[in-house]
Amino acid sequence: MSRNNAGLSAERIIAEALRIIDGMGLRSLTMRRLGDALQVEAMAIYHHFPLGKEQLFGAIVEYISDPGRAAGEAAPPDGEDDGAAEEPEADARPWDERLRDWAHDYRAALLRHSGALPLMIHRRPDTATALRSTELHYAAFAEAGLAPASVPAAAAALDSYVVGAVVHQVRSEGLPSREPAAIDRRFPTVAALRGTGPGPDHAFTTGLDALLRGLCGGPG
Amino acid sequence: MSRNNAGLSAERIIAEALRIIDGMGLRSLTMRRLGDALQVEAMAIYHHFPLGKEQLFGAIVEYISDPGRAAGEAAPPDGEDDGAAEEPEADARPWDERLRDWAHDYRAALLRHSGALPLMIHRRPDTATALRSTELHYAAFAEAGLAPASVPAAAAALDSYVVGAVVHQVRSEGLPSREPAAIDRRFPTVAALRGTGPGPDHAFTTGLDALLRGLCGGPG
DNA sequence: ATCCTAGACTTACCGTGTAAAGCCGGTGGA
DNA sequence: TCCACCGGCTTTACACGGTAAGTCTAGGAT
Repeated sequence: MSRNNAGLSAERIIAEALRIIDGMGLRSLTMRRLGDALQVEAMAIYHHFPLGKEQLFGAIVEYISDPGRAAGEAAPPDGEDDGAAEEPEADARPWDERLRDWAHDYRAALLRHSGALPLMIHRRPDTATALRSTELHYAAFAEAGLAPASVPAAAAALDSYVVGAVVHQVRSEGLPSREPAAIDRRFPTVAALRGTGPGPDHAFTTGLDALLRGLCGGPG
Repeated sequence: MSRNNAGLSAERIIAEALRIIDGMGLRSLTMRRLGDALQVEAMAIYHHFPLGKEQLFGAIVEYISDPGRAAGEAAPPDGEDDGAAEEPEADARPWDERLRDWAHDYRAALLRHSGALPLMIHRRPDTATALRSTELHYAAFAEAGLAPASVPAAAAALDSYVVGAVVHQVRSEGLPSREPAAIDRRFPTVAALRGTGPGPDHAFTTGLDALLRGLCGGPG
């Protein structure tokens, strides 16, 4: 087992890549560094991702976007899978609760791996994982009473808001630029309200409520 | 003028870099290629951006985020600046019109240079340009009658939605992945509504209206 | 004429992605 | 028992990327 068969797998590679991205940033994710972390030569990774780094990036995006993974990520790997309990069986909770839960879970997953955000931008979400989310959105908005023609735009708005909120938060928490502009009398309203708002979590919920209210009409 | 003094300037470098990004993608923006496009050796760029590529990236982000630039970009450079007519002089249009115009302009700028989106994610928007936008938002939402404590979250939600909508559109228009999932009976609602929604422009406006309605109460 | 300096050019180095070929242990048939 | 084969990792090699360091040239100041 020393030379060949070092126990590599796509799962392990992706997990280790994410650890590097989260800890040192996307730029630091190098095939050689990843190989080192996996106790393997860099080229060994190409046996599991023959199309190279781009393919690995795609797998990372899909891994992050998988809501089932987010739940199992924190918990210790108990061992066996759940076997036959795979079918979604038509969630009975009210539509808005389903959407809110999805939004919070997705936001949490993106925030946990915010270093990988640039990877998502130019990849089309056409995997089964992504389509499951869209299906969930469409069904919920239809159930909310929206006209069929309005459903896709509503789902797009919801997804836009969640991703955008994460980007907004990550941007605001980034390193300050070399020459930040002073908040002086040029920006009176900003100066007056500076730091008075709620934290990002509460702000997210507020905006989400507003968007859902605006999309589905009525006060809630 | 043949060897030195090739007429290089930060402006010219940024514009050429954006042309490369828009045309060939961010990955293709290399110092050597940029130098070739500017008819200059790559290292000459370091005289205008001594801190290297990261600094150039920051300048590109600021360039894109500048709303004044977006207007002047399409029009030919007439020559002289407007001189004393610099003060914003308290736009008299209604608050929602100002916000809507800003949103459409910002969206257009981001879409035009969508290849540079990954650069924005981890850069704090603390330049004068960014603060001007925030000031505009805060003032408008205050004018709309929001309680001061609600204004920052509303502004954050608006910015989130616009950026997120651009990301959503760019993602959906990206190259399909190698193994796209089929839209079969697993996704009945998606299959039924597939392609029935409005185009991205109209969907954006719809979502924006909904968000503003939800944020500021009332039907409009 | 001489020197200074800003800006551009040249060289060189190391880090990166990855193609291509090698190596090694296990496996299944003869 | 032997041997061909193959999956999985290693080795070697190359071209390209960012950029540090040094050099050159033109134009202005002395």
